[in-house]
Amino acid sequence: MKAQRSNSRNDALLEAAAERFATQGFRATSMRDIAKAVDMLPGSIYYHFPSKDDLLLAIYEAGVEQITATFDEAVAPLEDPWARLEAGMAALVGAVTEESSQTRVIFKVMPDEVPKHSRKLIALRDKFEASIRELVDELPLQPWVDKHLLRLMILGAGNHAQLWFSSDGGYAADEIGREFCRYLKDAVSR
Amino acid sequence: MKAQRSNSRNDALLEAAAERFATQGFRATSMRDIAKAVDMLPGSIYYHFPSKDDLLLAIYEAGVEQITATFDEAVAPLEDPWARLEAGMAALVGAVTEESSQTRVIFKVMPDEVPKHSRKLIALRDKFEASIRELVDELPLQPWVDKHLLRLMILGAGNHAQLWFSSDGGYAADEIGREFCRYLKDAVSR
DNA sequence: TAGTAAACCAAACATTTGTTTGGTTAGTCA
DNA sequence: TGACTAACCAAACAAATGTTTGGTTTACTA
Repeated sequence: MKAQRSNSRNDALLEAAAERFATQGFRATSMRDIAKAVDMLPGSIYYHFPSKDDLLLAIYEAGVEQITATFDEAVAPLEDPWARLEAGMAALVGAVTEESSQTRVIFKVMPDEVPKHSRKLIALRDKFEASIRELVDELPLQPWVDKHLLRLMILGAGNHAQLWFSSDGGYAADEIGREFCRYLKDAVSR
Repeated sequence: MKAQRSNSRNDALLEAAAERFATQGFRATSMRDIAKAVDMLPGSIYYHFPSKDDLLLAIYEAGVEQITATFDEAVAPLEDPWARLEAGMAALVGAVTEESSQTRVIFKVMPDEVPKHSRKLIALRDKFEASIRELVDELPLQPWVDKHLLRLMILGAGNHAQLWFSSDGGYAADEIGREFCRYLKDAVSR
């Protein structure tokens, strides 16, 4: 079918662009780099996407959708608040380090790098971060703990894994997220 | 004196470049931006620095020197391991968010953005991160705690503050670092 | 006062960048 | 078969980039 062929090339473009955005960054990746990766000429990309910025936006949207799906799938079946957070953090670190390159882009490319879509990109990030916020809000915490700050702490720790994680470093990605929670639980839990 | 006048312009250049590298990023800042900030023509910068990459390297070196100084000053007078880590983390978050723009550059611009000097930049970062490593190694921890992972966790949480910290957000920069330690202490401490 | 060197200007250069335009190919459908 | 369209090519364009080159100003010195 026509639509299928088209989508196959379209997805290949998204995948190739995401892979490079996630590793080299947005600005450091040129349209010529992406074109070469899918064996195309630079101008041909503009048949599929109106601009480089819109290409990133498409990747962001696909990435958020995917990460939200795996996140919900991991958290939904659990009841205990701390178990839910552990599962959520495991999914987060997984998305930051491994998984598809489309999810990694979200944590690598910051919204203000693309002024044209910065608001939309921020909205997409917020949509996901709200999921973690809910998990933290569910936790039974000591009265002196600031939920807001605690959320930012674990979120930062998870995001940072992107810079040092290596698949042969002794830990699997999801183990790291769980371990982070263990380092907090007995101190802040009520 | 000649040398003083020279240094004054030189420092102004470093400061203006650092301010922009720290806020907009390295690639997003052009030599023309920097030149305009110090009321100079783009080419004139090359009288003071041989290249844009070398400009960043100079900022990195100055930044590491400064952050190391304030870090040591805060930690040195303390004895208790946890108090030392709290003071160190307070200094870290301070350097990441406030303080001089030269220290912020270190946490904003990643070494791999400047291939020409990536090794040197990494070495400079490591030099500072080793300070935090020592503090974590001093801690009396539960046997099940991985010091390596704990260090990466608090380092990530601190670095991440760069993205959300605002001076009117209820917390001072150094309070954030201390609070992070509180959220860990009673769980991992022995 | 003539000379010297630091500090900068003015203008260009080469390259890379995202993007546009007009043409070409291959498959589809009536 | 012949029109039609999706998908791409080939080539260029305009703008921005880091950088270079040769000249000019300014201040100090011998």
